[in-house]
Amino acid sequence: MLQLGQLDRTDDRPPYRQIAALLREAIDLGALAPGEKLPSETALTQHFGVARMTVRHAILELRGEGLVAAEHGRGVFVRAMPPVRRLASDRFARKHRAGSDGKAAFLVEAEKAGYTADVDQLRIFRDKASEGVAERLRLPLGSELVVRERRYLANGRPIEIATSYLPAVIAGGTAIEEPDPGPGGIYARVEEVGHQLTRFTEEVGARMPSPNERKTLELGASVPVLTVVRTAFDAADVAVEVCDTVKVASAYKLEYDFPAR
Amino acid sequence: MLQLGQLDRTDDRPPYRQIAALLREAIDLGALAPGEKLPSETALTQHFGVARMTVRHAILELRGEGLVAAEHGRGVFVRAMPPVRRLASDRFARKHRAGSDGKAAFLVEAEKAGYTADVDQLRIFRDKASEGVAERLRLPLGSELVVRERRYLANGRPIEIATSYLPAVIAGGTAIEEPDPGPGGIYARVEEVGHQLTRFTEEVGARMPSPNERKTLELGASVPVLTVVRTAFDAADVAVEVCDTVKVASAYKLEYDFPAR
DNA sequence: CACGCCTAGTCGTCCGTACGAGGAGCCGGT
DNA sequence: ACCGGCTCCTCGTACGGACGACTAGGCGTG
Repeated sequence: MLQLGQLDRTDDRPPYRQIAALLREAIDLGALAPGEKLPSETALTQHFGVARMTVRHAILELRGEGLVAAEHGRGVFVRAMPPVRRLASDRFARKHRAGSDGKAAFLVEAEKAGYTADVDQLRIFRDKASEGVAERLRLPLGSELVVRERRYLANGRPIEIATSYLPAVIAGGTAIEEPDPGPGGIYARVEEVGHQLTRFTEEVGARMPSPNERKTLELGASVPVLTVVRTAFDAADVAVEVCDTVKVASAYKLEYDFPAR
Repeated sequence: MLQLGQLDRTDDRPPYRQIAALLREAIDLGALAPGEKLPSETALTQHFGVARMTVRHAILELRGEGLVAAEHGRGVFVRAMPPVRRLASDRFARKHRAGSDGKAAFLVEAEKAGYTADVDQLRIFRDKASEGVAERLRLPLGSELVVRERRYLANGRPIEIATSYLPAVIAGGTAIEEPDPGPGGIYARVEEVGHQLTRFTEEVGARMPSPNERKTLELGASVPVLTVVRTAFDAADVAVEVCDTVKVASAYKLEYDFPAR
């Protein structure tokens, strides 16, 4: 049974922060393991001799930090931290596509780093180009696009949402419109139809997630996301794909290497 | 005077979310301009006919999104968004150092983009290399370093903290140890002592700021920061500088360009 | 044995109240 | 004119009570 300390009335921190600190400590020290259930709000209320709202306030703070997640009707549970993925800027090098037996790059990388990887919530559909996408693909507003949405998971926890936009004139009718795009992924298919990829640009930002993203990525209240918008160019410097990704910030480190010129 | 809608009791969203949505809308539409004060909690309580805790809950949500900031004893204010700086990966190209009349790159860029820029809280001192820095500079732990800390401001608002670490054997005794490193900045000085810069690596991440960073960057409760750790290499592939920066996420977009190989 | 119902436990939301602490402005004393 | 205190308004924190919604597990019925 978990042993927690008591409030210190001489401490100048308000009780709810002290309670949050005690729980945080228990989590950091492993007294509360990932996946484990915290004492119920009622139990904490009695233990500390405070009102339920005070306990809730403390738990709200931990939820905000992404340390715990509440499940309605079940309890509050310690969240497992996803492993950190380091994304080097050569991750789309052709060599990585070659030897991977047709497995998606994400799965290969997971295997090496020792975590299980999954892709789900795959949606493929046609849509008209919005302003941002049209501009990056250098297409007229409203051009026909093939859109691939998917969610990536590591150790069963969602860590990234990705949406790819490709001009329908390039991707239409290819395996890119199939749930399984085949060996080497969609970039291999793009190259097969005559667009050899030569360079990428990425725009990186960070912000708080929208309520929708928060839900899809199963995020706490104040866990930020990294946004990466990648544009792929072929040998003729034609933009062939825009990939908009929203990543759980705590699960990623991006690495770039560039010359001083 | 601000006109807000009323609650819709048939709406299945809870009242506090509806109130948050109404306020968010007012901010998005500009009915509540940046810097402007929201109606007080008491006023909102009366307007919507709910308890104060319900209004507070709504405002807490907006604070979580970084849209507003509460100031104890004054009120709740719409946060002003600092101008967005786009940092391209060629921003350290030598050409940018050449024509700038000795002005720091940051100031030149600000002039072009139409905002005022300042640098303050400059601190220069010697220190021993910590683990992370020593590893990146490929030096023994505890090696002597020249450290330059500074804070960048745009339109008077702090947007970035930067700390540069250079081996004392390279930077010691040069203008790098002076408050004003001279035309072209510290990279020009590094090249003058025989280390021509050839490439950089950057590691990008995002997280919530520490209380200290929150204070220095004058951030609200839940505004994330971008962390960029840049390492500069010379022609002999010797690491000559590590620059650790913490940037207000909403003020930055990082741009990278890399080949597919 | 399978299924649905019921109940206890849990979190989500909301009410009303109370006091403390920080900020700003009025206002009188000096 | 200056300064200090007072008061009012603001947000921060806390109390206790109430009901709703969701989950899980026991229990009875078919």
